[in-house]
Amino acid sequence: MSTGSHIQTLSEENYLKVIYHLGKDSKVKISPTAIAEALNNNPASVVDMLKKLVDKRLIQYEKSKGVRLTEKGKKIALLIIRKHRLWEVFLLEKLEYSWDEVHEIAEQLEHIHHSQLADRLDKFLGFPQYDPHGDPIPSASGEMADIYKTILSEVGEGKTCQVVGVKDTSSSFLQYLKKLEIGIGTKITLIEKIPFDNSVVVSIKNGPNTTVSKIFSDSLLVHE
Amino acid sequence: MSTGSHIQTLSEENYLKVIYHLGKDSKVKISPTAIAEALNNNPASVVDMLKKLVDKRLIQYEKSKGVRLTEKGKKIALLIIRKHRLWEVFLLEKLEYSWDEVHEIAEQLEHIHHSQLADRLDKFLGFPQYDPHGDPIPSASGEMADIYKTILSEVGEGKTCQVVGVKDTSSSFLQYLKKLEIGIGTKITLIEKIPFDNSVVVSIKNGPNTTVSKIFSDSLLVHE
DNA sequence: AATAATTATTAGGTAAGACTAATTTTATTC
DNA sequence: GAATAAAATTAGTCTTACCTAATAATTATT
Repeated sequence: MSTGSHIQTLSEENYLKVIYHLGKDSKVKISPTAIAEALNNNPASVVDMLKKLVDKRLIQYEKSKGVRLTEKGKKIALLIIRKHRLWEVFLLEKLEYSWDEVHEIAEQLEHIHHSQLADRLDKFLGFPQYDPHGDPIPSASGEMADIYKTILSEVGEGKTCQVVGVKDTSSSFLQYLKKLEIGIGTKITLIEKIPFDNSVVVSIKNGPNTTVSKIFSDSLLVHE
Repeated sequence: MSTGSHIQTLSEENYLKVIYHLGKDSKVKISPTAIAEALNNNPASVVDMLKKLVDKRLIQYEKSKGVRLTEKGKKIALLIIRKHRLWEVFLLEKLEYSWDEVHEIAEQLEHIHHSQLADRLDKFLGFPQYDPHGDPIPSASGEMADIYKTILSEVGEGKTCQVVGVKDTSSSFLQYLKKLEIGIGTKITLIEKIPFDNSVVVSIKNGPNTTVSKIFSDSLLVHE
């Protein structure tokens, strides 16, 4: 009665992943049309695939309730997301790809199958908690930390937060970050907010005070 | 007029890879049947695919001469092989997979596409020259070192060689290697061959002399 | 060279996963 | 509650990459 050892096709995995994400975002019901939009394909194609996924006991589907993952389906979806985010960390930290490049490659890497792959990668990377976009990495058992991420500009005065990602991936922003020596995990203390133009005074890694613009502090994802 | 940027399907890549390998092994002509055997599929399927590869200018095919890769096809084949072997090194050295597990996973990883991926991985791994099976890793420009690999038992007395792989991947053999502290790159000097049972006396990493059996020295791939 | 054996090729089919167009169901709005 | 709009579904195609069975072309053997 194994639940995880049956290999899914690439396409099936993408459906499960999208269904998982749609289920997270909102409590609204997940419709074929919504899935089609997320996958950038056709509702008719989705209906076909939903039948297959129902047959495989990966989802439940009632027209009235919409689509829901079964436990089995959820487990697979979380493993794919886990692999995706771990690979993103790998690409960023080990291969020195930039924040905006990692997603596309991880979309491919997430489908690599091998029993201990995610766990070994996790260990090799030092058990990271968040990916470069600030999203939590599901644990081996499928638990996922809550996302408390917010933007730097919303952190309270005197509070210290940790960088988990960026909202802007333009190279000018990324280069500015490099210059300020800000990366994933960097601790930033918000010293003061300037009412005039909403600039914020911060201390990076407990270093000297620096002032950054509103635009800057809106683009940096942190969690407290 | 880019030659490398057109993405091949997974199946096309596997054909190119197999054709490359068949071309290396021997100077005999590469036939549909030979390809079918290597891919474990049907000659009729191969003929279909050969037509497509000819259309794409990845191979040349004349019944009399057999199949040959074009420059474009060869370039792609070598990139796949490069990625395969680099990923094998990664899996072995970084994720601590064993020698017999890496191939299967690398079969999947070799098809991950991204411009600088191979080069970044190469750099991250410290520009390895050989994969865990002792096969040379093609360079970024597609050059590949010759394979001079042989078995330890064939090294001359007094000569020093370097471990590049194993012929036997049984766990008992791998564990024995671990015990002897032999891994990829380990230097071994062959001190003496014992005619009686073909045992060989070796010095591992210039350490004290150790005697290993004929079976052992037949299973260890080295290059001088 | 004729026959036998092997290989290559063609013809026709299948499954996965997408598509379009047509139809049916469900939701909205008057 | 009809009329209309939107969403879901069905029916029928397409492409990729495989398959089997039949035929054609080569190569070997006597």
